[in-house]
Amino acid sequence: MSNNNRYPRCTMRDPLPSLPGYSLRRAANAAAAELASRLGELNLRQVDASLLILIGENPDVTASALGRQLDIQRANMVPLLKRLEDAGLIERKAIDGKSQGLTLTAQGAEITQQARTMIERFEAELLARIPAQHRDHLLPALDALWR
Amino acid sequence: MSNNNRYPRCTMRDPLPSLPGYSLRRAANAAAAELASRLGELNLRQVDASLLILIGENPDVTASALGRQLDIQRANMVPLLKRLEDAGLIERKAIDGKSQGLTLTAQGAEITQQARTMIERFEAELLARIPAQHRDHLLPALDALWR
DNA sequence: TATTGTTATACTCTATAACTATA
DNA sequence: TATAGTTATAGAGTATAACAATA
Repeated sequence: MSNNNRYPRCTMRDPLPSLPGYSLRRAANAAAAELASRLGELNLRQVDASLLILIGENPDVTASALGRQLDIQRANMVPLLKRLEDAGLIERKAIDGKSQGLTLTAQGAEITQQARTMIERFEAELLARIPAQHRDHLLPALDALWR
Repeated sequence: MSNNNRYPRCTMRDPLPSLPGYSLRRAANAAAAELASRLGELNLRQVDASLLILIGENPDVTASALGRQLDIQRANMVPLLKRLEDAGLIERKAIDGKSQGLTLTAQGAEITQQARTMIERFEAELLARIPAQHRDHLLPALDALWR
């Protein structure tokens, strides 16, 4: 730790952190970086974990439906699902001539459970960092911004 | 961003929105997309606006100091500042043999003021979407997650 | 006609390594 | 030795257009 002293490394006039939108982005980036690091231990990225959880909750879901739910374009789902399939975590089976149902393999279900446990611990640690009087307000406030 | 109505609504079991970290990312993405769209009217991206505001507040700041403040790597500052310089919004002048001080041009100061006005309005609208009882808790909660 | 899965492609953002010159 | 600015490059992530097959 080269910067453990009492003084900031540099001081600058910076009005940005007073902006909720800016702090929203910085907080989201910080949380994403930390979660990405942890999920990396399972060789998963955040998007992989999201997909596995949704497939686990919705057996025989289609790639298009997943994309709609996560705001990921159809074309970009292809390499994402191929990666999960190549890793032996998901399987595809034809629903009809043009749609494929996605399901977790046994190994995929195992990894998904590990990811869910990891994410739940991470979320609990995130909340624990928030002063108690503000904690319960975060999720309702965030929901108002995107749902 | 959150609901692309080119697609029909569908229902799916989705435990993700109950996770603060997930909602944090979705809310940040939604806000970023909207602000990006507005700043686009000034031919600015969010990072451009951040840089202009910091340069305006800190005349003769260096590229390295800006990068530290915004968590942008030195190497990635080069094309960002070149773009602002090419647009006539900032100027460089040598501080010593190896450092350059950055300042806003007259045009840059004008654009920066327009961006600040736009951002302030955007931030106010963001807060207005949050139910009143949660509103004042958002910024303190976010700050605890990254500062 | 609309949707699904897919290919190809391009553009942005970011990360890393290395080089030069200067403090 | 550490820092500032720069170059080159590789990897993600994301966006659009287009196509064949099917509903």
